[in-house]
Amino acid sequence: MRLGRAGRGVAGHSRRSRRRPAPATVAPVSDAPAPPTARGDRTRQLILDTALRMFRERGYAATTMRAVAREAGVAVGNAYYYFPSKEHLVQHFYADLQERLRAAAAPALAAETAFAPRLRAVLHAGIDTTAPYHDFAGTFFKTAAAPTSPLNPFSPESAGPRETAVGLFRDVLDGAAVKPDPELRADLPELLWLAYLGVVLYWVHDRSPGQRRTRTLIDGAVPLIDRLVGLSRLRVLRPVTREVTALIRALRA
Amino acid sequence: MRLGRAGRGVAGHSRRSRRRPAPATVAPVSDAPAPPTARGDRTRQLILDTALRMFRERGYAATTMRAVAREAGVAVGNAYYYFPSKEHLVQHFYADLQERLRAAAAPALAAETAFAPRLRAVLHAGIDTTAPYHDFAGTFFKTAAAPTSPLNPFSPESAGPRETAVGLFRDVLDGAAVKPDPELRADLPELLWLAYLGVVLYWVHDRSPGQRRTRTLIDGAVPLIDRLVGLSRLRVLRPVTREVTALIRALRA
DNA sequence: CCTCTTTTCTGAACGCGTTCAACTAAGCGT
DNA sequence: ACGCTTAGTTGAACGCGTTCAGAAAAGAGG
Repeated sequence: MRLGRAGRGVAGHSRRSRRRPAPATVAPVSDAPAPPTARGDRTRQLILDTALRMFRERGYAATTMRAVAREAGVAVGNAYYYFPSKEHLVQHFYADLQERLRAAAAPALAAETAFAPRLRAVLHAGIDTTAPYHDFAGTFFKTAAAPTSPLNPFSPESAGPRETAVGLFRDVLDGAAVKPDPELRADLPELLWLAYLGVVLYWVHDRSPGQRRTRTLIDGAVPLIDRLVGLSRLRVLRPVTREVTALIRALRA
Repeated sequence: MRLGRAGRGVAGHSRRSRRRPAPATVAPVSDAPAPPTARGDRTRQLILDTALRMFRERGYAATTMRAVAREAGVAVGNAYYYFPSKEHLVQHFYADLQERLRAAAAPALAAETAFAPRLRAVLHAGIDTTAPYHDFAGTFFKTAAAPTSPLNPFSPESAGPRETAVGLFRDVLDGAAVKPDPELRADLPELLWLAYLGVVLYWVHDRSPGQRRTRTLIDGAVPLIDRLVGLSRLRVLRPVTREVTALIRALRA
């Protein structure tokens, strides 16, 4: 019989202290070609690869921690030795996707010079890349929305992917011949990323075949954003623009 | 030993067929004052009241279905006879809150006639009413974000509360001396409700003491919205306004 | 070779939301 | 009274994510 402190099941938030150190990118000094990676690194990678493959093939719900462990040939506790939670495993899946989004958007960004087509290409690339995982996204979106989740786009753990994404929209602007209000200019990449989150929000709930409605949203919203950005220099809109920039600066954590 | 089809645990989406009919609001014809409610109705109410009280007192996570059943003096299966899932129980909590929001906003709506203060009062009332449940909201927000959840604000099950909320913003406009673009006017209540969802989204993630930042957001965003609504009739903005209304009409499911 | 520490790994146990076969209580026609 | 149908109720069982005491493997020092 178990006598220690009772487990907390699904509600657990605290993280345990007995934890493997952050994965070293390089091996310690050693000239023998022998094991290219330490044992732990190999196990960690095995578990991660197995999980990502299963996420792709079976979706979120069917990829249980037990199934991942069984498929990888380890005990379930071993998976938790390397990854604090299932969500952390999903985070790697998410990072993978973002990498592919960047790659998918690259050709269009190299070819186009106007703002609207550049923005449109990136947004459509986002949908193209994630389309195969629409159902997956629906299930996992809920955990990403929780304020305490590491998957939350605003969380510290997501800082890396977030800055990658914001950087993508910075590229969209940098390569474009567009002249927004200079005060707005600095915050615009982040605002475009927020708009992108809005598109994702709509996409996740979009049940139309092939998520056609989301394409409609993008094609309708891009010219609007384009026009608003151009209009931001207009005298009547100046105070509005100024208020917007002042507000988002006050709200940034 | 159990031999039937294995349970599906937390991933369950299908709803069973053996289900109690929708609760009749009135009792069948009967002149005896006898039992004011049928046995089933009393049990249902007992479970619901117990659950709502526990949500208030202990929060979402600590209010387990077993605990609710124990506190109400019934078996856990009995709770599931009346409510398909824990989320459906939460939905009643949510409806309760919305009722209180409406009541909290009423005095200000009766006193004010200008658009901005009316909108501001409703948004602040929303924060005031839900403030005691900020932690609760954080935990339960994640399930509300799932596209398949009945708690999702866009779901058919939420149609009632949603229309109540949109109606509140219709009141805000109806009683105000404001003249937006007539094409925009019809969609404006829904747009204001969307803005309110944005405020809630920010509020849920707002960790500042007393959620002061959310107050800042409201006080900053309301004059902006006010100005934009007033500006929507401006000639330069007409095409933009028209595009906005056309787009949101195309996107409505 | 033997000890001692650190890293890696194991699997039973926990509490959760949910399901379901079986039981009891109530209503109803005869 | 009696069977018969329906409404209401029970609680053990399921699979899930997660935890943890301890076993096994790998190094380190002699």
